[in-house]
Amino acid sequence: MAKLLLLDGNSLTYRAFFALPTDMTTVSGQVTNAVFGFTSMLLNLVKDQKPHGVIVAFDRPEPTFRHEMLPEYKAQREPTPDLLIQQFEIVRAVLDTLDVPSVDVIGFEADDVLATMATQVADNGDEAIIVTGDRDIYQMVKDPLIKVLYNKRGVSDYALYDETGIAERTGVTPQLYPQYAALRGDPSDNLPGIPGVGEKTAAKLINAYGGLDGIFEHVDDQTPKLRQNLIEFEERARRNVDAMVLRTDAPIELDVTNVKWGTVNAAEVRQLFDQLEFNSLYERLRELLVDELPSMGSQESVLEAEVTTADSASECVELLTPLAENKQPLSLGWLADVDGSLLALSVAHSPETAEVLTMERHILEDPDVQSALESFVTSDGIGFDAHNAKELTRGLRKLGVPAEGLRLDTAIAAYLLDPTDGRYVLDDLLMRYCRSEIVRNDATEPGQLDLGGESQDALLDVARDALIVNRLAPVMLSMIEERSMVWLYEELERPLISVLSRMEDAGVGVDVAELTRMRDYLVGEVQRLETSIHELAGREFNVNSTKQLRKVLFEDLGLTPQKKTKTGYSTDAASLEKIRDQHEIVALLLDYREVEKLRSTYGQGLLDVTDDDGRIRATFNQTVARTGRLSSEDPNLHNIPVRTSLGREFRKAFVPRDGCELLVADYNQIELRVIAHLAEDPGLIRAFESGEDIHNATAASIFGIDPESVNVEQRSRAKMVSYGLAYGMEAYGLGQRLGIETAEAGEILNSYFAAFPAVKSFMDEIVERTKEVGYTETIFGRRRPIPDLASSNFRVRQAAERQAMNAPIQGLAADIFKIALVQIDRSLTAMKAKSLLILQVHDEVILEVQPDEHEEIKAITIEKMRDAAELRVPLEVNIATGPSWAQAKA
DNA sequence: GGCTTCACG
DNA sequence: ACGTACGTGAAGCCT
Repeated sequence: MAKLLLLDGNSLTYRAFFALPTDMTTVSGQVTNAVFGFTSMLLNLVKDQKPHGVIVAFDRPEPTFRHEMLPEYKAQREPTPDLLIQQFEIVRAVLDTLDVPSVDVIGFEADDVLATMATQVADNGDEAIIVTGDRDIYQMVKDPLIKVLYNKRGVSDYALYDETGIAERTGVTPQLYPQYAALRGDPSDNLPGIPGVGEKTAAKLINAYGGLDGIFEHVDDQTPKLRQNLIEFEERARRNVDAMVLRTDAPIELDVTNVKWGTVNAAEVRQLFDQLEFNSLYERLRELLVDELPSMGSQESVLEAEVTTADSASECVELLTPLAENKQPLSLGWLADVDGSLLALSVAHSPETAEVLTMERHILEDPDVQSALESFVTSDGIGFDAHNAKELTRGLRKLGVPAEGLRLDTAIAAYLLDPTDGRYVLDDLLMRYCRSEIVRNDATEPGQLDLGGESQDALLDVARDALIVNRLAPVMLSMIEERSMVWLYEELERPLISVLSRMEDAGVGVDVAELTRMRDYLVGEVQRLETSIHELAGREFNVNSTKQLRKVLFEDLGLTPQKKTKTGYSTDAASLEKIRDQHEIVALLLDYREVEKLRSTYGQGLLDVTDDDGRIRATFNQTVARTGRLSSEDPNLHNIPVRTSLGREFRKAFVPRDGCELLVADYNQIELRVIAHLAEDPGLIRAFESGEDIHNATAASIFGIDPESVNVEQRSRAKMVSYGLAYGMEAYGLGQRLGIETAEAGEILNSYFAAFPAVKSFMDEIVERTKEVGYTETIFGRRRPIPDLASSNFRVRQAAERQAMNAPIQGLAADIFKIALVQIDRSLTAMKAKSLLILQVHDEVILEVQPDEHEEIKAITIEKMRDAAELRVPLEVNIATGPSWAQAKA
């Protein structure tokens, strides 16, 4: 007896789509989660069931069919997401190459086709196993040769039902299932049943009276309420049965008795799986079809012995000089010490050939080596490509080699192509963008090398990096071009690399004595507060432990918990603030938290990372923030305190070098201005053009009063609304932050949108547009994929919608600021200024200026920031100078 | 390494 | 009924 697997293509693909994340994409950007999930299910099923044949059925509804009979049928269903629709075609392509027939019939849904085929299989005396996530199919199990593998959820959770299984699962026999479902309704089909009748009642009625006819003959036996509902909705139930009973007369052309699994065209399979980047699935398929498919093996190549090393100055020169004649940008790999000094450079000039230059002192200092390098890496050189060029640039600068001739930084390119990835490792990029890998051949002898303990393996890796960069470069460059990101890369991100590298080198000065004094003061305060807290608690405990604190507050002292976290009641500042009056200890805790934060993160933290020359050198990351912003680490100079007076003290410790002063410039309300520009809201634009206080003007519009009569409260509320807006805030969140009722907050939001209607429609449209294309885009072409917009999880989807609203705003503000930074740097270079850019904090830039350059630089900074972009509203810049960061912020 | 908290724009 | 503002990084606790 043969065994056939009959799959519901629609149902399973649908399930796969919602079970797997939509950030599963190929290099080309095609989302493949549903295809992957479906294919994975198919392979699992074949492996487990070992069928003789597999057939997949798909819907092919005729617009005028059931919908006319039953207008409400499936009418209210969420529209199928575009990202899923695209994938049906690919699922069919996969089935084609696997030689699995796909069947659809005009005017029939997949379950009708399945029912028809299952009947034919059973009539032929064979076994049919129907796989679906649609319960309608239960009725087919009335035939002992037909079974249902019901996909409960996800891609791997199945239940196999035979006739008894269905009875156990539903309480009725398969024959009676349509009538049972007609009573109960089917939420997944949007098919309402009889009100008040759920699974239990439906099964009870069906079994008691043998079907609808019996039930409606005996309505008088029921409770009054049920009787009433049965009478009122009898017609609906009877219509439901018509919709539920599957047809077994679909005109199917395929001969179901003659379908065989397991013959494939190996080349086609390999090509398609390769294109879809289904490496693991290919391997799983190969296990099932050992004789049919060759190993995918790989386009892996072995790192050949062509890796030669140059460990003398003359060898380095000999190696580099002829390469300069090719006039081809050089692909560089590099290895640096922990302190950033270069230990080895590798150069690749073809996808297969690389050489390693070791960087011993005498080589580095050799003028011939330097000039040979300079013919590539300087601004008028031939050019070079590298991964993480900021660090390489700093290493070369340490050698006295100005490396301004960068063409492609593969890390930055990868970030622009997909800023949500977050992992930009060369091997991964090679796999992702070139579908290949370079493995190290252990037999390869890199030559006799001894480099201060650097292993030969490490040197081989440096050579490998250069090769990978060489292979990635053409692919990534063309993708940047394809996506119209050439300007963004060449005029914005690439020049920024060098700017940041010099800012990192420069560092920012700190007054170590002042910082130490503050740290010591804070240590004392922390101890004082800790002692008082212990006294009030009646025992000693670790105040820094939320777990222990929770116990003290909510168990020992019996204070009122405000909200929960994953692990218990929250003790965050907002919660403590609400119970401040309940116990003396609460105020002390709030003070303790503030002081301890300042002590650990800023007092001790900043001292720990201050270099011997009294400067702090952070790392500015250009490939981390998904919106296009920069980030700062070791230390984070983006969150130096400013909001409390005690915290603000730290800014006094940020000082210029002797004889200089700090110049601080920041954008005034850049995100709000960006909103005004993007939304083209006339009211908001007018408010900015008028030049008056924007929060005051906004408050006047929201509350419908004169700008002169706006009070402090109204202004601060308007400010909160304006900022919340950029984050997709809702009434609840606004209420929380303003300390008012959600309803009242809702009214304020409504007034805002009434006053600035274009802002509302902009927010709505951006979400819609993002849903269609799958990513947001700034006017400079920076993209951010938001795959979660297609999530079936309400909460996840809502969060994604807020991201979609925020990303274009934060992203454009970031673009504008980066442009300004690059422009300011260009002007400094052009005037050969001795003053330096040293810090940036999202919308603020800090320079260390020489007194004689002061005026010119001030003018340049204002001009470049103001003119960085031309928006529908003016860009305003605040600027000030002083002997410390604190004093330059007047 | 996850969780909580909190610093900034 | 649920959960509730975007984007970061660091410290400290705890498993």
